[in-house]
Amino acid sequence: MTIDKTFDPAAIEAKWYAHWESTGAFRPERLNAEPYTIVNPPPNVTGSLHIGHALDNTLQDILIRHARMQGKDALWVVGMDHAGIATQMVVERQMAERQQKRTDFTRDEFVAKVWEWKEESGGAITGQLRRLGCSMDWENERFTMDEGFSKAVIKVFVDLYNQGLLYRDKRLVNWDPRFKSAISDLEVETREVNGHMWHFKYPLAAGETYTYVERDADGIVTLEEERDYIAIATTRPETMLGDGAVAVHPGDERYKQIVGKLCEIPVGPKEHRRLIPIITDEYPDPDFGSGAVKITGAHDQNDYGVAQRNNIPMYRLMDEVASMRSDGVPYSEAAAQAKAIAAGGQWTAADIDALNLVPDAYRGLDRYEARKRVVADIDADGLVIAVESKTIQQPFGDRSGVVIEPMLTDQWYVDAKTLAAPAIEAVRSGAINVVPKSWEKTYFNWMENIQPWCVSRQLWWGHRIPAWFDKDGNIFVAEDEAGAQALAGEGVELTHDPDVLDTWFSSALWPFGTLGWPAQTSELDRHYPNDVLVSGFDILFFWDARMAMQGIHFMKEVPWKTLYLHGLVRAADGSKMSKSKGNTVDPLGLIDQYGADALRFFMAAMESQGRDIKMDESRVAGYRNFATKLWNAARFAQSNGIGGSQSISAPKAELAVNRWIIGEVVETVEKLNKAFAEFRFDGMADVIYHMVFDQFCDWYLELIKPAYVDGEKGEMDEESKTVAGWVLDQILVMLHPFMPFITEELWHALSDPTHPRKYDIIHAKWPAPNASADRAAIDEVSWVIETISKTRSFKAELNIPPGTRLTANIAAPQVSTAAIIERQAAALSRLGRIDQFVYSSVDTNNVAQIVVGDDTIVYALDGVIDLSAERVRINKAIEAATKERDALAGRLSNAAFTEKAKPEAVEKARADHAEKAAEAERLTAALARLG
RNA sequence: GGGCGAUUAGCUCAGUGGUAGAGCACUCGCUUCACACGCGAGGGGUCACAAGUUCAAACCUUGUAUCGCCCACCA
Repeated sequence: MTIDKTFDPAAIEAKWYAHWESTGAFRPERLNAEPYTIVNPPPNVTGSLHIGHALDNTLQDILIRHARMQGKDALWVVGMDHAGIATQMVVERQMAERQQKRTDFTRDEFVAKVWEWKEESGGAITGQLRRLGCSMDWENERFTMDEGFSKAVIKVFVDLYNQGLLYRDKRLVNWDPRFKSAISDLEVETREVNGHMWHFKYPLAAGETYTYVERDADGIVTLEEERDYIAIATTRPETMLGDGAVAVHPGDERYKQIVGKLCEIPVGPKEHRRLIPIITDEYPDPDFGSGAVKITGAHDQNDYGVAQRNNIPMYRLMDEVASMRSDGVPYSEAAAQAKAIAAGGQWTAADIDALNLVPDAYRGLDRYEARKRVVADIDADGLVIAVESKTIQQPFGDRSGVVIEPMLTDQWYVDAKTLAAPAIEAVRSGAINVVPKSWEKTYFNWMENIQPWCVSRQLWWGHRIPAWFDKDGNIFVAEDEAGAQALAGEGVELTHDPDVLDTWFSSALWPFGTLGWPAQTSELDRHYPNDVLVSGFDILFFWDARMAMQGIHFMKEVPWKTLYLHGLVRAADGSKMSKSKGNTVDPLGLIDQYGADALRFFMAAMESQGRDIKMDESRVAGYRNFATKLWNAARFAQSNGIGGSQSISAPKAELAVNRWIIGEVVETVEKLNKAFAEFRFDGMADVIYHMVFDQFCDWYLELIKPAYVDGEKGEMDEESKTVAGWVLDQILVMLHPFMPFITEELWHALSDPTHPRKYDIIHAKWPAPNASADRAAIDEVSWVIETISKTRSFKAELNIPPGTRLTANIAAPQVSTAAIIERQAAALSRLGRIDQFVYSSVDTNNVAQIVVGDDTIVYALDGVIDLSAERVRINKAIEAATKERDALAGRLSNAAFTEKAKPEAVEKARADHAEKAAEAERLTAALARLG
């Protein structure tokens, strides 16, 4: 098959992908081979391929194709994530377009609609991953909500519950008022926003007063006055309605006199205002604000802790959309009940929760509207001390973008601390190898301070929590309702917990749930632990850490031996890509424009030690050019009768140029293997790029190019054809993990028609040349390259047309040089335009001279030469050589260096010095010869 | 407040102790029969700053500055 003149990626990509997939190439039967496993981070079923996926999946595909070529039983597990909140959002948004909402349907109807959506519109990304060339095992594609996987999820829940590692608790959770659901700590992002801090007076009960004294650091009194109030600062006045106490630091002298007394919350109808105690707690910082803090246990994380420690009631003020509550008895009655409780009555958390302490006038108001009203009312009473403008740290839902409200609710929690301990140990002991290692510290820091993980979500789309309640609130956890009924006893009426599980709870099981667990399948046996997990560091806590915890807990073994973390792909200006900013780059557009191979190579070349990657389209274009270069090299090979090689071992070779290029292949394989062992993707790309461009195309192909004799193209020698064919094959194989499409195309195009390829390159064997570098060949080719380069160089600098043919004179050549010249005459003539070498001096000083190794080559020029330019040129070279010579001499004359430096370093310095000195000498002689 | 990372050529980035590198961009030359998405030849950097360790520092130590990210309960 003749290779087309132009390289058109689109023309070959679809063809080869379809071929691989239809022939089962991604998962060859290799039951006796060493297993190699990667599980793909399941993309959201709603997702489409973004640039981050392109990076993540390219890296994995490089690893899996490499492993496959090493003959391993390479399995790349693929599937999709049901993505609870994200998917429910998408479907609800579509409903909204038709003036429908979720609650127009029953839960079952809604869930059925989501499934319908999933079947029709979900999973667009799988086609896009194929376009990128990813060689996943599509035959066994999984979904986090498919039957088998769901079974694993339920079992994990039940087991953790029975082991006491999962429990139901009423705590302050991050409540997302838009989704009307709890979310985990990780799903909250703190942003700095402009806000205010209000300073209010909380009047002391019954008009009491005290002497307020403030002192500076030296104890000098700076303020002394009678006060009938305690000053409180808050950024959230609307939560005052739920205050249970005012706290001061136990060592705060200013308030000692009034600790234990009562003060009044200055909001609401005056006749019903509540009194709250002034207590002490370590939490308040005497140096901040007034040093006194109002305690609203139900709406603030810090206050929650104080309230718990001091048994202060926590009054919930808001409803599920974070508006002020409007349920319950009228405020007057509620306030009376609260007063009774405060006076020492018996109360339970449920009693408190039922109590709505929002004054009637504020009921049903949005929290921010309520804030305005509260502030206005306090102001009207003259109790505002000051209003400060201030940037405050505010929690936002990472998906909803709305302000999170801490709320006291019943949720399910995983005892993450217990599960984290062995996961920490696994990294510490090296059972999990974190690459780059610098991420270990971040991992440890988070894991060591891990908090209980809230796993219940008040959504409809997801794994329904396998818990049932009787009417007294007793909990029965079992894999199904019958099991729960059995636990509860016959005839007990049960209600199924309406909540679903956090999406990450299920995806944490991905490394073993996809392999058939809880069944003990052979797949599970072979492919767990996985070999590598490739993930962006942005999901280190969300996903990676949780996989480590769940994997070790349920499988008694780490989920993967290596955790490779890569960075983010950023926009060209370094900013984060986001749809809202409109600065995203579509990987599919890049594939259309430059080809998947070019995009993949770009990703590999830019991936270095987990650093972020700045998008640079010109580099993608550069790697498209690289692919074109390879394409044309293959065309050249084909036109010279160079076909596919049938050999893994390097062919025998006599010619120096062939022995040299075989050595280059050997070296490239070694460097590539090292880079793979170290997960240095940029290193891999660099090595193969230079092998193809510099060694193979720029020199080797040029050196073996047949000469034209009388206008007729000469025939290439057989040895070079054989070697070139073998080298090109090794290049294609080594490049295949990075550029799968073009290499597969060329692999077949280059096959010898009489001996077609026995297999696709995707199954070719990774190079093992069984050869070594050849010193003599390297020296010979290096001499040729240097001579040609320097000859071209002086022509360019002296403005001599590059095509000018010259005779080279060497007065007294080294014996080895003469031999090289004799063998390489054709190459020197064609590439260096050197007609002949004459071993004598020239009788003119109208010359250009170059120094190559121990020889000075003199070119006599027919008056065309600008001697002053040649002097400048040689002087520059002398300067460079003497500078280096002198630097080395300086070092060598330093006794401290020769005595203390490593012997190899001294030896090398001596050798380099001798060489530079000789070169300087020769150049100086050359300059003198110009007269 | 704690932690991590970055600072090297115009741009994007490699380089962890022994004479500063790549790609792109730039300059000059080339219709050399694989390739102008090309070929050849060049220019361009006191490696953020300061001090220290060392025979020797872009690289190790300490500090400073600037930028970025993550974590954290100052109302």
